[in-house]
Amino acid sequence: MQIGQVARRCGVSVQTVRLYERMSLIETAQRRESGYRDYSSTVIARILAIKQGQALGFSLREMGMFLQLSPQTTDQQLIEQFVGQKIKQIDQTVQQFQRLRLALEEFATRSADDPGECPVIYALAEMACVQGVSDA
Amino acid sequence: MQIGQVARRCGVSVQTVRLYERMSLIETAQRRESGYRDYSSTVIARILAIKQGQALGFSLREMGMFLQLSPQTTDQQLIEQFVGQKIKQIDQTVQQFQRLRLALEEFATRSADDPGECPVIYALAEMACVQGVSDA
DNA sequence: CTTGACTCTATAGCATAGTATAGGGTTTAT
DNA sequence: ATAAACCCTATACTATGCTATAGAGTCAAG
Repeated sequence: MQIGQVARRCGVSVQTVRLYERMSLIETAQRRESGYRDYSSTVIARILAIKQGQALGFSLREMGMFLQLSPQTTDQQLIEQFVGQKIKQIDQTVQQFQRLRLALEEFATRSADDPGECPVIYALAEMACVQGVSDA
Repeated sequence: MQIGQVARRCGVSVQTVRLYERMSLIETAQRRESGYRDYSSTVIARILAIKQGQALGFSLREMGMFLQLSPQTTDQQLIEQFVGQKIKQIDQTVQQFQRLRLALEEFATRSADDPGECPVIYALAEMACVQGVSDA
């Protein structure tokens, strides 16, 4: 596949694909004699995965680490550790989103005369405190 | 409160506090005769809320919109619309995290001889497809 | 055999969210 | 009255993740 096809199929620009290749997030494409890149179709899922990971808040660097993991090449213990850590993070994040959700609902259902504290700010600030910022 | 105190209490730098003020994310501080900023203590929760919101993937711009909302100053319908939209987003994001979580567990528990596709990449790529990228 | 759509490299620029520095004034404690 | 610790503005720099442009070569269709 040419780079343009890859890009279109993934909904990204060709520059982005080249960038990802330079950053070793995707395979180094084969080259034709002309110098044109020639990608295998597996690159599609990888790029989609990267974009989705980004949408969930992972950086490209993190996605790179994610995608490097493979049961074929990586020590099982290391994988379990990494995955365990990520799962813990995910659970925490999900909890935080759910608390935010609650606060938003509370906010929406309250009347304009209610003079109380904004539950959204309060909920978010509280989360931050729980995370350990508090008052150093 | 002086800016340094605010910064320490929030775990951010004084520059960050000044930046947030310039960006109207927090109140414009009162000034002493010396020119020193003098913040009210409510700014703390606001900054913590901003940092937490960022940790959940909201940009400063988004947090600004969030924090501008107030039942005192905003049309109830508009609030319900905004909040409803945010809640929908949250639910979607939470679902995506949970799918990723599943894929990670699957990945961790499988053996090095298993030659199958990586469920993590697969799960993430699939999410991206569901979101509508597919093959434009 | 040329036109249009593609590709290549290299470089520069953009937005976001800061951090660092220069060059100065203020406050507090000794 | 001077040092330490704080504050001020303004400017410049950083990292991340793109996007744009220049200047060139490649390829397929008519």
